[in-house]
Amino acid sequence: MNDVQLPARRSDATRAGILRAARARFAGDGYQRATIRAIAADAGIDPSMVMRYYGNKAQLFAAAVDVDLRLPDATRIPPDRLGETLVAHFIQRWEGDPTDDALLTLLRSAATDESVAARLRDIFREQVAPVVLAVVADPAEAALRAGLVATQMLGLAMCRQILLLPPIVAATPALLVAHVGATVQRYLTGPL
Amino acid sequence: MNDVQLPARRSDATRAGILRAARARFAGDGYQRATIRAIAADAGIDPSMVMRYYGNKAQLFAAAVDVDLRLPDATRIPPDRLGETLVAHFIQRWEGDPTDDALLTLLRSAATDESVAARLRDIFREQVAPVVLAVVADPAEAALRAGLVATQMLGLAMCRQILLLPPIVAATPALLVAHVGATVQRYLTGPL
DNA sequence: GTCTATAATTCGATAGAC
DNA sequence: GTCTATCGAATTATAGAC
Repeated sequence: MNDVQLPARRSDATRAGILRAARARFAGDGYQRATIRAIAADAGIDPSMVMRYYGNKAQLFAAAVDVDLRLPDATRIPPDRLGETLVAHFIQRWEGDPTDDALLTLLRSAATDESVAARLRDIFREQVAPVVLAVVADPAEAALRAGLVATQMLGLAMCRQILLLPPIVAATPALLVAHVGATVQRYLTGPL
Repeated sequence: MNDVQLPARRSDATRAGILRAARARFAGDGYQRATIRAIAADAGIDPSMVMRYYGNKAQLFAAAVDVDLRLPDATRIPPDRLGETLVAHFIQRWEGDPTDDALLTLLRSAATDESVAARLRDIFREQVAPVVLAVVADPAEAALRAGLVATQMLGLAMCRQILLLPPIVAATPALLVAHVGATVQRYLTGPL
């Protein structure tokens, strides 16, 4: 019995199971259509347990999407390869397990929930903008460049992972990295 | 029964009022959060009237978003100005009255309603792809180019009109036409 | 810790009076 | 043609037994 030192309690397993089910449901159905009942059923427990552990639906969502884009340090990438590197990073990220990528989950729900949209704006400000600021000195200019990059990257995620637009779904990652990467590169280092 | 002979009935005004209210609600709240009750209240009539005129919520939504992008004839635009022309077209379209632009309404609901996403794919296939096919002979190549254009244009719409990303909201239309237009131009006529 | 039971809302849709 | 009244279903959330 090592419950004292490493409290691997049954409650921890339940808690983790709820979170895993919640991530999958929120990713597939969005915030509103995902129900506490369905999440509980997936986790094999009672709906009231979800409330017990996470308080309410909003707090469960917040716990399910703790987003860390894990963006690379831009100063350690050859300046002329920033675009393709970033695009490859994002694609590789969500291509693995789309139901576990918080960015896709947020994107799916942001269109109909203002609080989620606000969260996405925060992530942009705290994680994306700083990376661009590392290679573009002027803050105002960096913000615009980062914003342009966001339009292209979020549009790619929408078309490939959410709208499932046939020609974009069919495209290979390498092809997307080449073409979209060139766009991102220009937004980052091209003329303004 | 006879819509041609008696065009100015009271019912027509009611019907139009419902549709106007529905467009605004669906545009602002998305399909799920927009309620029949709220639409009826906005139109100043009883909720049951909405059902009487449009059958159910899904049919009302379908009637509210009959999308005609009214894209220009690509063959009548100077080939090297296709990008900026298309971007300017879209911005001007939704900048006027965002609550009346069906494309934005569809985009807001597509992330959480598969039927709406399917509708958006149809619009892409029927209205966007043909325009590109007019300037790119090969069908497969045209589909890919059109898809890339879609990633950029829908991403721009998302960031500027739905997510309200600060640097993109603050950007002038002219600036967006210049930078995003250059991207679209490359997707249409650049090397593959 | 886990579940039963249920409260309190909200929504789409229907029936029928006038 | 318009409205009143209401049904039936689904949801979040709570109270409390075991």
